[in-house]
Amino acid sequence: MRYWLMKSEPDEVSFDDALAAPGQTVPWFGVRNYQARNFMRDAMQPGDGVLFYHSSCFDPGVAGIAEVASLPYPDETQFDQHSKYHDPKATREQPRWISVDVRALEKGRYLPLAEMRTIPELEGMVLLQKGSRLSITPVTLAEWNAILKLVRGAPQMGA
DNA sequence: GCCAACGTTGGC
DNA sequence: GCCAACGTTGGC
Repeated sequence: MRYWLMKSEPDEVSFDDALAAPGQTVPWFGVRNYQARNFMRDAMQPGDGVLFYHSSCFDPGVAGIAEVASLPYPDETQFDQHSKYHDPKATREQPRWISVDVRALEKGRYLPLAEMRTIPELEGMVLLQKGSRLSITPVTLAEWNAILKLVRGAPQMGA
């Protein structure tokens, strides 16, 4: 079991949108970076923990807890000429970009990026490194636990 | 809107 | 395969 932080622009798909979706599940489309794609393709497993992060908005931060809810599959938007994610070099036979489904699980307290920067346990997070802009980044168990504690506003039992 | 940082493209 | 030019991300 691994843990991930996945960035979404809330104008496009917010955590509330995911909560309201059928099965509380949304396809994670539009990833157009090879490193992020490879994480989905090679390392993600159904059941992995996901921090649903809101980016490019007034107050960026972790908006909720989610999980990976599918194996990787071709991202439909690469084939759609009317999508801003259309990739003319992608074909059905040889897709370039993939999606996974993400299921929203738990909406806790909103955890702003600015607050994350003040938490010593989170100092090493890939997200917080200078120049880091990957839309999908691995999260360590220690970081995951620290964030869950903050999001739930109370110490976590067990584990 | 600015701009630092990073990724991609394409000529050579 | 180098690397300059260009494009994108995303916090501020």
